[in-house]
Amino acid sequence: MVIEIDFNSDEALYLQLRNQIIMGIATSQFHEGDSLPSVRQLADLVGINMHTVNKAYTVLKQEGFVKVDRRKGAVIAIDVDKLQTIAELKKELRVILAKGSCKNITREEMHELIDEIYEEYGGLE
Amino acid sequence: MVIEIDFNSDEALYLQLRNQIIMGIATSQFHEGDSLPSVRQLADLVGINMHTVNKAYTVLKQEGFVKVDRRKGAVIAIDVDKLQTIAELKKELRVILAKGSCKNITREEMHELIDEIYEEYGGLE
DNA sequence: CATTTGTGATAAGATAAGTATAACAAAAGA
DNA sequence: TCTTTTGTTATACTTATCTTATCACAAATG
Repeated sequence: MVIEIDFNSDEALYLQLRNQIIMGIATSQFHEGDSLPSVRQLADLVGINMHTVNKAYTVLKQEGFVKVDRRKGAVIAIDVDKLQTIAELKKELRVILAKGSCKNITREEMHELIDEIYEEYGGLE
Repeated sequence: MVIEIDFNSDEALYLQLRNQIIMGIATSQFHEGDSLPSVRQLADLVGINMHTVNKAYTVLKQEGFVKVDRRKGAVIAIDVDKLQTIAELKKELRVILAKGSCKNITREEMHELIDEIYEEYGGLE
């Protein structure tokens, strides 16, 4: 999977990594059990420091997307807690929907947006 | 409208303000033409510095939610650019939907979440 | 045995966030 | 006219976060 860093972005590097890896899992570019590159490899690959990659992995571990195995490094391992996930999503969506509502985005259009993105993600459910 | 700051949150104070005001507009607690409190008033009210409030207002202005009138202060004035808004929402939603997809949240459940939040917002379209 | 792994400690620089204080011109009210 | 309040700008300081750098260690690999 191609991971790219935008050094001009105002988003923190470790968050860019985290988001791209989460999207990589959602788009089936990473599968349960796959190993991510070692912190040193990925750091060299994208041209950033080892500890920044490690921070991204640590966040992913804490959020239940990977488990770190001494032998295999960071391994994709989804820890599903739907109730907690829904609570978190709801909080984030509230702000986004408010923003859309102010800008005259209707509920219908928001549903269409959701479907479009799910299409991008290969129509998975 | 009640604006409250969580000093224990890891979210920046000016972003908490911004988000609450946007949600306040979406829930019709603020209407087009309404004046927000002056930077000094709101700063005193919630117990933070004047410049932090000013930063929130500046962001809201740049994002097209308010216009700053020399006489009336920060006035709710929505600048609607649907195409740009949709593009922005899509980018933010991509990460959120990916997160949900990894955690087994289906497209249907995501639609339900959207509807629930729109219900919270008083069923507006 | 040498290499690579994740992890930890520590230090340093850079950037952002938040506060504090001061000042100014414009507008409003008395 | 005088005072107050307004948004705005400037400067300075502290604090926190982000990022890099270097070193080190035990565990696993080949």
